[in-house]
Amino acid sequence: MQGGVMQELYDPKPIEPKWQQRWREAKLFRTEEDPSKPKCYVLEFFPYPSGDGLSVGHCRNYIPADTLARYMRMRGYCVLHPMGWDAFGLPAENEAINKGSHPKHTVPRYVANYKRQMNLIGLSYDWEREINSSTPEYYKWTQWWFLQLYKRGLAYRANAPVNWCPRCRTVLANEEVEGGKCWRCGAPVHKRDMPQWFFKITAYADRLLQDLDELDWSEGIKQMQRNWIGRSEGVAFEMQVQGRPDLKFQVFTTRIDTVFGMTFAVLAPEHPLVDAITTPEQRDAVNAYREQARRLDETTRQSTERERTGVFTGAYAINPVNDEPVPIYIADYVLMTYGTGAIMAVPAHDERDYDFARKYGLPIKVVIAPSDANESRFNDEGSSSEGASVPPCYTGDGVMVNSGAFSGLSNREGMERLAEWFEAQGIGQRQVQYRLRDWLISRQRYWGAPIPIIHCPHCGEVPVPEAQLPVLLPDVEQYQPSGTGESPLAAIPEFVNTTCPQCGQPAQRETDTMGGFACSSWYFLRFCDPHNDREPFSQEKVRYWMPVDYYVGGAEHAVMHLLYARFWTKVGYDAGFVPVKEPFYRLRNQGMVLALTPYRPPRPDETLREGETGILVRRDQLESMSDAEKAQLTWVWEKMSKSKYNVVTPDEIVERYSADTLRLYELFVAPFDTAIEWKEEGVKGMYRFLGRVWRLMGAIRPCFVRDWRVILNESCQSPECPLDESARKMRQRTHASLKKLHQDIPDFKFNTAVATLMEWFNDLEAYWKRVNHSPCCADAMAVVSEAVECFILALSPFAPHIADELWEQYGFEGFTLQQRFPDYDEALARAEAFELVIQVNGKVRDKLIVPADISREAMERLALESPRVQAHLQGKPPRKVIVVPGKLVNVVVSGG
RNA sequence: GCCCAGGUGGCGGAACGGUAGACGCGGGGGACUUAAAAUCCUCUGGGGCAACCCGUGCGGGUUCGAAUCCCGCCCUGGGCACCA
Repeated sequence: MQGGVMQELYDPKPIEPKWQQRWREAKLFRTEEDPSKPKCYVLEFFPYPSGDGLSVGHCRNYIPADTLARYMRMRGYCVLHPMGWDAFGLPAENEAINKGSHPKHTVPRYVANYKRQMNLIGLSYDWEREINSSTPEYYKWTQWWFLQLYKRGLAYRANAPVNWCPRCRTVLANEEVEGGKCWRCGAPVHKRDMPQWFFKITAYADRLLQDLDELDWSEGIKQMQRNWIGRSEGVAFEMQVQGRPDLKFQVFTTRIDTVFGMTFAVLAPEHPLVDAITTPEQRDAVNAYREQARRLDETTRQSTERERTGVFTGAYAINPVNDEPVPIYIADYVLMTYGTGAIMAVPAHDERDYDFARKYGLPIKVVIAPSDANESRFNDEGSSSEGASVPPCYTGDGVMVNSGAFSGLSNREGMERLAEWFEAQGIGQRQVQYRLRDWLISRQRYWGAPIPIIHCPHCGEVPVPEAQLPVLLPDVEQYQPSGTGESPLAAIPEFVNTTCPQCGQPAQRETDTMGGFACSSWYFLRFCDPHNDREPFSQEKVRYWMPVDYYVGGAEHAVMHLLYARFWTKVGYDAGFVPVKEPFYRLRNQGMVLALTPYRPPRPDETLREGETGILVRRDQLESMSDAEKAQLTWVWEKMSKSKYNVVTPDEIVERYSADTLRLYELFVAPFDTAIEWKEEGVKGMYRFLGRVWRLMGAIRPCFVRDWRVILNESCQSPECPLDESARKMRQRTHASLKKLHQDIPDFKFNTAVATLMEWFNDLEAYWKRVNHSPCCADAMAVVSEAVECFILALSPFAPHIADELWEQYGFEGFTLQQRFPDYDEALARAEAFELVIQVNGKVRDKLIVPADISREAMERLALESPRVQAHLQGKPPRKVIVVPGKLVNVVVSGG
């Protein structure tokens, strides 16, 4: 660099807090509806505030969303980018219990810390719109939503077997049970019969499934929702119990084409008909089996590894297609909660029935023969199975055999014909079944929105009138779950005892609260109008802002929050108070951040459970270890979490480098949706880049010309003073880079966007070094100035602190966020020349720089003239020449 | 078992069916420095003096041309899992 100009070092320490304070003072991120501008709603999943604070893993979500929000604002959009707290529910309450402190104390403390960290990394939230789902101002309207659902018959109370977590001492929704275990604490979940509140999400199953097609979400998440909803088409038909004209039951099957192969029927152990049909000889065995099934916890019962078991009831049912009697069994592989709780068993064409039939020696009757295409597979399996007399299980398509009048049909056609037959006979009908079950919303826990219902001895269930909302959560010190199956609220007479809004007589309040997912099912609507105390949100405002344009978060909510929120939105749409059918038009899932986690071998007195790599080592334990002990450790990449002692906080990275460094690094390190392994080496590279930016901008500053636009316009138009080639090339790099940024940012390709900034910067630095030595040429300085001004603005969404600081040092007013993100000129972005690639038989043999507007003929001629090509042709004439304009020429030679 | 993503240098990753390895990390060499750090310059897929040859998990195919498209496998990550 030239002498005279002091080489200032990039020192972010004073810069970043200064700009964060100025942004705050100027209320820079405040958003107001502006009908004259297009809107853009950028939203991240609102977090539940945890005492652990944010890790660099959480930032993987917030930083890209913030970069996008800032970019859209600079593009002239009216941008809504809010943040709030999912503060009600199990996570917050369990954590408070563990810390021995009331959630009303812990939540505000954790919130303050989250907010501090978010501001520390320069996130552009409009804090005037901050919401907290545990405040009465918010949950009043969650309760209002409950009443809207109730009014429409979509909220009901029913006695049902529900998932009970013995550790959290509450019931859980199906979506909250992961592999038979509680999603929060991992304790095995038991079934328990209790009266509970449900939302009738099954009424929306079809629409929730169908409307997925319209959404710009990843195929994976959509598929997970489809699987969860689990639609299947089939036939439900009646089976008569032999010798008992008064007794019949319904079965559901998706394979009615196999009905002639039925050799037994199975009822779920809980099926109501079991008592009535069981014969006296079988009663003891049946009762014993039912007792055993009842006691099994979900995890064991659902394990596919477990051997199939069941018991004969002594009764027979009549197969309606051929009037043959088949024995009726009970078995726990048939679930009471799906379909009709009863099945026809066709061992020849269903693997579960097959296993069962083999175990209990039941007949296996083949009724589908594989068609020619599948025959070999059928034969292979047949010969490889142990007994030649036992047919294999074949579940594919084929031709119907041994099926009476239906024999000879393809099974697909047979399905249709048999469905018609059952319908014509009046003993069956086509039916659609869903795996999805109603959403269990009540929790026997303190930290949630009380369900706004009053139980009156005279009037029954009475909703709390809207005017009496909110039903306040009483402020008590004893909030721990009781374990009796009753909410802690039941122990508070002042809360429970009230008067019936209908008859005025003494009555009791419902003491269950709503699960946390109720709050998060509508918060994106509240952000549109967060402080409205007359209604949940004004129609005008939600019409302006909804739907969310970019919804950004982890994939872990694929079937919980994302399904519930879609359901509530549709209910609101049907009721006329939500203007959209779908809340989140675009969904983007960020990749996880993994960190190395140390495990040590177990000591003699310790044992490892199956699948464990070793004993987790805490940070303090790691520090006190000897080198020999350390050498024994196994390091595993795992998701960053406090419980693994592997968390890296944004605070430490900001302290050692800067917020802008952290932002750029997380954007650059990998594609947005790819999981990353956190390593600190790369962070240094980003810090180095910002240092180079700082120094170059400092060096150029004295030569910066503000009216570069005027100079460039004149130069480009007057033929006597055209820009030289390197200057034209520099301009082209500037405009092409801007073009690339405009493509990459809305497409969430932040890694290549940052790479573009770096390449552009490298070119600018090289150009500057070239022109800086010659006497200051006005044209060159104008080209440099254009690049500099555009670069600072383009850097702003990524690294806003340094961008604002440079902007000010260059003498500009205001904040970069208020400037327009530089547009590019299509003509200037086009290169004047390109490298023509010349291939022979698809292999590169030569490269030539040629003008961009070269003709196809000239390209071909140049290629054939190339000495390298001629060497490969060896005098033979080319068989064919492929010309790709702007790219390459491929000379095809025969015999090569 | 089923459904989704993915497999590219020492590493993270680039690449509308058209130059494989952009950008960065790490590493080698050099400059500056008493020295170190920082910074700057330079080289960096493998083989070969070179012309060239070989290289995107494996095996086939389509094409003038395949990391990219098609078929069949293998492996890794994530999700679901007795749903009749």
